[in-house]
Amino acid sequence: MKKPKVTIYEVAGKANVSLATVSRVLNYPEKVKQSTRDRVMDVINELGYRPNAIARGLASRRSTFIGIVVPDFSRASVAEAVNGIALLANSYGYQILVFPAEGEDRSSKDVWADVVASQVDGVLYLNDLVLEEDISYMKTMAMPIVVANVMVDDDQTPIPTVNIDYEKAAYEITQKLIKRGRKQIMLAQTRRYYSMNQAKEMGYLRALKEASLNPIILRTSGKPHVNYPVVTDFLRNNKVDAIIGVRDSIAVACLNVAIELGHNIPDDIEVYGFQNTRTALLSRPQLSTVDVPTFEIGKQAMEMLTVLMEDGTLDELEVKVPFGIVERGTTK
Amino acid sequence: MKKPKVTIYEVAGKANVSLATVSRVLNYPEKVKQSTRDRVMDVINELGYRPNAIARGLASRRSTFIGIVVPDFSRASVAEAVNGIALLANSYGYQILVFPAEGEDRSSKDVWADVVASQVDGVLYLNDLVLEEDISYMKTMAMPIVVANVMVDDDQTPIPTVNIDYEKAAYEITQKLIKRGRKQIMLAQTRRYYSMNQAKEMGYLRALKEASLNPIILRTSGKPHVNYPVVTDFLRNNKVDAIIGVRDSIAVACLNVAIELGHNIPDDIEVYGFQNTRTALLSRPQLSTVDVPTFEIGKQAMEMLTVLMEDGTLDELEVKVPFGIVERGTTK
DNA sequence: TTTTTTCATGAAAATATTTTCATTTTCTTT
DNA sequence: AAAGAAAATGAAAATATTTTCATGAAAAAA
Repeated sequence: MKKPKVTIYEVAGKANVSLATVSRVLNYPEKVKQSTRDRVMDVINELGYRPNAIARGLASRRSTFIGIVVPDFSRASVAEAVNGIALLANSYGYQILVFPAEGEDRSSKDVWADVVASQVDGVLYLNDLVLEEDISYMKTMAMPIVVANVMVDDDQTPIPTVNIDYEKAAYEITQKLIKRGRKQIMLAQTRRYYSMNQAKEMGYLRALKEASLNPIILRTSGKPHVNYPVVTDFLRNNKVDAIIGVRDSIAVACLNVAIELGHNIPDDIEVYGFQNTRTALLSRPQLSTVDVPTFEIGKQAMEMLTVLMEDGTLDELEVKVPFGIVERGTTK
Repeated sequence: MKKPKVTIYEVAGKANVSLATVSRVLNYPEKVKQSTRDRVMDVINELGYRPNAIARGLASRRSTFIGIVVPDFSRASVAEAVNGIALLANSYGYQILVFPAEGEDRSSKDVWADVVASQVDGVLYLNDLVLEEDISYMKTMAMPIVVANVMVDDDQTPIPTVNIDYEKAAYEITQKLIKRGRKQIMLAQTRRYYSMNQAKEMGYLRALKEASLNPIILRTSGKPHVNYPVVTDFLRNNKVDAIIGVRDSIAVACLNVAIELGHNIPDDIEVYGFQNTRTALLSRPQLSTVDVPTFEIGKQAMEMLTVLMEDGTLDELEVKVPFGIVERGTTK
């Protein structure tokens, strides 16, 4: 049952080489003669030796850990991105350490202090809610950081980011609606300040302004049970012929309410969401939405972090991944 | 910009004590005199010293890392559990290391080898698909392991688990349907073998048998786009007056198809799902479902792991968290 | 006061690797 | 065959802590 851990000493002993050679076989195989390399590898396999990641981290001053700062795994955008990150991290030989973003009893300061103490080689920041405080910490850290799926406004000290152009996406769907003759286009926005949702609002406003239409913005929570009554009330008192939800879940909530109120979708009201989650496929009719390749964003972010950790520098500081617009049953 | 890392040496130097004392202040504060303790703490705060987690791990042979073996973060059940785990892990001073479960190019063997190498103090296994291979690895590991939200059939060598009684939950909702006069109760089951879904099927069958009714089981994929045609076809050719989906998403897919085919919900057909995810709240009508407290399960699992790591033993090897049944618009 | 016990602290070892530097071996070139 | 260069290897240092063991100081008991 109890497996005594096999160390590099035993491998070295059994293979009749020094510690250094075993280490080299694992880290710089080209530096050791074929025959010794084979001999050592045989012993490694025979003994099932795996270098102790912690000792390795200490000695090399590279932990091969990367940290991900995450607010909430149940967010679809976060979950998929983490999948992408995990996939790549693994193939590059990095392990992922999770840092729950600040919350009730944890300040930004605590989070970043933990990050520093853990000796990670780099950090991926996935918090959709960008805090000024976090940004200023990131700037002072002597550590590679990539921000994924978040907009960082500040232009003075650019931080590497990867996301889609939310402003443009919102602009495009709004424009589509306008071209199809929609005049009362409502934006169902979150009450809390999320940088991406702000960007969506900018795009929406830009398109409306170009067409000289008035904005109709409803600020509400993301939670369905508080959403329904608010939306019902709003839709009763406002004439609307199109709805854009800043998230699929919000769009679907609006869709449901609209149908309950007797509106015909998509004839009376067209609806667009954002993200293309499973939610969009399970609504009736199925939701048209902006397809955000979250998995891809995660992969890209990890890719960037890798080069940052290895080379220390990056050509392109702000990567925009292409988005799609998928038309389903809620648009014409 | 570049912050030179402050080490225990500097703290010791500045506070005029030995390394050992600094270490003690942090780890066994009661063992050092109040006055020195204060002096050292002052220096620690002043310098912003944080012990290097890696060196600490090496020296103490306790990494304060725990590993979570996870197949896919975008599963609602997994994501919520991870939230629960993160919350507790943090307050107990453990850091979470992520191990993507085996997939395309990674065998179980690789995964567990990584786990061993990383020197984690314990492991949480969240893979809904239980592999025989994984179970046998878990049994040979000299490491605390807790399995969350998964049923492990094997009774010989019990592995600590926490979940809900899926068999009972399925039994109860089936029985409810029967009591309301439903005779043709269909189970929408996954094609792939998941131990929890198997348990649900057992409960469903038990209730039917007691009432001398015949089972109607549809095996399909979890993916909406392959689901819809299959379910449509099935519902056209089979008379059904109730549907139980082993997941909310499957239940909602069935619900949508049934309505498209002109059935009245819940009069003609009642529908139950499993999990109580956001999906259940966003269907129209809202889905009745078994409420699985996934967050709670994650917390419990972490709790168990903690005592296992600290004491090495556990009173209760199999913890069952209570579930709920929430009745919404798809049942009478 | 002296002796014993407890408390507080420091010196040094231990943790499992990688890395540097020096040495030995092998290969090329003449 | 000798000299020089290149390749392969080992010894020892370095990494930042914790932990063990010994010692001195303070407190308690005699």
